[in-house]
Amino acid sequence: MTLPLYQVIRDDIDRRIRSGELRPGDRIPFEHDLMRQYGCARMTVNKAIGALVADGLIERRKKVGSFVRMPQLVTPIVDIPDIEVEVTARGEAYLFKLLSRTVEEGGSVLALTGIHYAADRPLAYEERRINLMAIPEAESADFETRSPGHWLLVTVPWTHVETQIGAEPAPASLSRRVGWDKDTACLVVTRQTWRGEAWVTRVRQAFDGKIYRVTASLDEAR
Amino acid sequence: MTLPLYQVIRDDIDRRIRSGELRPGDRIPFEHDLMRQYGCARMTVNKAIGALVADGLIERRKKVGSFVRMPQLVTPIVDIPDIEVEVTARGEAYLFKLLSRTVEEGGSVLALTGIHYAADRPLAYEERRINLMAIPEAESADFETRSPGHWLLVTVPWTHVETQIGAEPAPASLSRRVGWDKDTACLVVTRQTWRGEAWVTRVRQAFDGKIYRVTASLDEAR
DNA sequence: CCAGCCATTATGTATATACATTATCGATAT
DNA sequence: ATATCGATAATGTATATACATAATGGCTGG
Repeated sequence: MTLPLYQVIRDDIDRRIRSGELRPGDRIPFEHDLMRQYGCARMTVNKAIGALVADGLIERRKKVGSFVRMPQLVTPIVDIPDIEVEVTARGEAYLFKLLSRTVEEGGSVLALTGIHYAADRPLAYEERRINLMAIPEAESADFETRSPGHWLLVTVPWTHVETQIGAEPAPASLSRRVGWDKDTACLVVTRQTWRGEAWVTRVRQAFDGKIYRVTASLDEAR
Repeated sequence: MTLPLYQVIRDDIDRRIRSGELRPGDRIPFEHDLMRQYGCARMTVNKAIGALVADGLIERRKKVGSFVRMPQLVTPIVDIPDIEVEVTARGEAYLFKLLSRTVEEGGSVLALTGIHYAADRPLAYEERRINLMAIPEAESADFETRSPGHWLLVTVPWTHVETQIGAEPAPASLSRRVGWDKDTACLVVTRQTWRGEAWVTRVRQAFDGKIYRVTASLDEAR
């Protein structure tokens, strides 16, 4: 399984950057040099460096050369997959229980509340609103035991998401309802998604801070 | 400012995907067709589609064609910039107060604790460890009033980061020390960074959940 | 001495071409 | 009928080439 040459070149330079041999601001060899070094055409070198530029590792300036970019401010990529997917991936039984379902604002908004369970323990309380103007078929969907988030994810492609993550003490009413300790801290994830100009859904999920956390893993650049 | 042709093609297809005209799983026109449609060489079309593949919007299969990818599971990009940068960007006065500084494990680890202030209010309590084997110059750095996170960010390029975000009730000792309410929920960010094989720093920051949250904004793909 | 111009150089885009790779589909032989 | 094989069609990689663009640095004329 021999890698294509442009990949080899790309990876070589990538490695030299990550190892610290090439530091931010350093010039990488001219395309002409690389071309002779690897005994290939300039287009091949060009493609390799183009990939590094797309990955944010390198910056090019005409006539001047190509340089290792300064590292960005810390910008991890946080995976917040669908709760159902995440729970089942962990090998636990997933369950969603719908608490309430009302149609608001003259039939244009579907409002839902429910609880996500993992292995029979309440994991999160969810309040969701769905824009029926944009997603009319949501009105007839069955959310009794399937989470609306999962249904939306596989049904409606989104184009923009905004997320907030905060921490709040669990209100007493919620703690009582789901059987959490009195002084539980909730990880509160609020998310709104759009499809083009129209908002699709807005959701607020309060997780039990003791059993849920958001994780991220990132290799340089972005 | 006329865009290069491959960019135009790339953007056209991008737009057709985001508008919903081309939905996940749909085939996009064959390179041969696009080539005639735009009156250009196949390499140009190929480069345009290659860019879409790099952006995760399209998947190619030999002999079969190119298809719009299924939308990824929700994977927002969360900006967690340096606290100092974030606070000053908000136009507030930033201050770091070092609480303790010890050298541990036979001189190989520098352990620090301190508090970040925004506009004279305590924003976060920080516990940090720095690997002196990897970053010996940290031993002589002055962290009395500059946050070690900021110093590291501008001094030491990293290649890998892992972050966890959780929620915990503030321990009474901490609440007393920084003057938070008894039942404050903390947003706890734990982060470890590497430079190649060596770990650089490990930090645990407990933010006041009432005044700090992590936000994310993302356009499709990734 | 300095401003302005020009040659140089490195990247940026585009083309035409070639051959490799791989999945599909139909034809052929068993 | 079915397994095999080969033609075909689509993408994947690589080349040589050409001209465009932009910044640099040196040359030249005032």
